Amino acid sequence: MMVCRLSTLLLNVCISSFCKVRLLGRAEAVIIDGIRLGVIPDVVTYNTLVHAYCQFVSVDAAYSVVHRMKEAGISPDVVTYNSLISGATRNHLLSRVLDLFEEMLQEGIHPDVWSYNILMHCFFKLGKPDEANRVFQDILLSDLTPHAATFNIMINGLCKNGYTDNALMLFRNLQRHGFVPPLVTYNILISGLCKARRVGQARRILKDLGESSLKPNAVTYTTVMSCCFRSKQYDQGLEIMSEMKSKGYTFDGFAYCTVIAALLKTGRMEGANAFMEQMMNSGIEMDLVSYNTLLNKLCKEGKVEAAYKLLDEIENGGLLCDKYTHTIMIDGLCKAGNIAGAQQHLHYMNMMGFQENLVAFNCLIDGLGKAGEIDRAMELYNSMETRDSFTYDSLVLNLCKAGRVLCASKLMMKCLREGMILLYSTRRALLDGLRSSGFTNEARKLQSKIRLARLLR
DNA sequence: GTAGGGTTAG
Repeated sequence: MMVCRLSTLLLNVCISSFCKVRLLGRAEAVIIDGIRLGVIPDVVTYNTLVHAYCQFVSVDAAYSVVHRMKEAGISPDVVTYNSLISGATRNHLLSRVLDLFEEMLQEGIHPDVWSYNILMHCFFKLGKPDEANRVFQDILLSDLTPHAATFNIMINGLCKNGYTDNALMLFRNLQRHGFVPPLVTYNILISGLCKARRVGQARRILKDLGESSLKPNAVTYTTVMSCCFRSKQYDQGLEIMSEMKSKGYTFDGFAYCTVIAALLKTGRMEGANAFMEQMMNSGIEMDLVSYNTLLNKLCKEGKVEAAYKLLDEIENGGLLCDKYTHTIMIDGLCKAGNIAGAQQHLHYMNMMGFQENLVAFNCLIDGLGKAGEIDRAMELYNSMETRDSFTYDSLVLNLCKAGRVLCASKLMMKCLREGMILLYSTRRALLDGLRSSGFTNEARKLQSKIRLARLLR
């Protein structure tokens, strides 16, 4: 008996190792071989497999493992169902989550605090904060002991659903009741505040963190850096990067990609090259985001051929390109003056099943305008279902360059009515263009509309 | 078996 249990333990270690590196077929083969040798898989064996199928394949595939598990005479437990529910949550399958919950109850399996945590997370993910809150209250009123993750999911969900103040309040209340937040809680709150553009408060929490016994980690730093870059405070962001470096923090893929993207955006090519080299020499496994960043670097350097080559490598290497990959390519082709190539790529992207993408359209609008094809740019604009300030900025600026200042003025009026205010440089170019073409009245009218729009903001 | 950070356009 002892020998057999020990073997099952070994079997489970083996299954877990294969699952971690996504070799699910190998893991299944080991189970079959094990059975042949008299090693009996247990619930842990199957739960490991269920979790891996949820993570790497699909909930359906995981569910079929549950069938096989039952056939082998092993009953699923709460861990099995938590994995399935978590997988369904990750894939936004709300009705599936509720069905699985129901099925678990019918099987006589009692949900534990993790089941409820996942359910809360699911409701938040689907934009149902009230229902998530109800689950939270249920946990507090039940016999279950909330875990730190219960609070973290709650704080994170509140932030993501626009209830940043409630999240802060919960955090403070918990502290008052003796909850000592782990670093993750701080990171969640800092991230929520950053996303709500409340950088001052985020910094204050960072200060609190410094006064606690905890130390910020790479996640904390990347969150704050990324927030600075998003609000175009590049120097502040790079300062944080230097601090991170000087304090000896190891950069991971997230930190590298954040910094490289900012350097590329501000034309600091030398820095971008240096960081890219570091990242690629550091042994970090290149995932799709790091490949996209590398692709963007090649495009920004005008190396379109090399970009195409990399695209091939990515696709042949087993990674599935996403809308970022394609949009980066489309912009790169536009910037290189290859509008036909860009349009071809947009077509390819649609063929690959990607929905029409505003950023890609904006790249093409800008590319057409810069190539002097302003009429074609306008045609594309007219065919678009949604437009944003990037669309209008490109069009207005390129119409001005083509001397079509009245048309540009009409467009700017339109976006002012829609509550958008274009870049200062665009406004300047248009007002100057109107005046130098003798349309001083139009310029005056436009200027007062801009003032009004800024007041209303 | 849960929770936090990264990539695209003017």
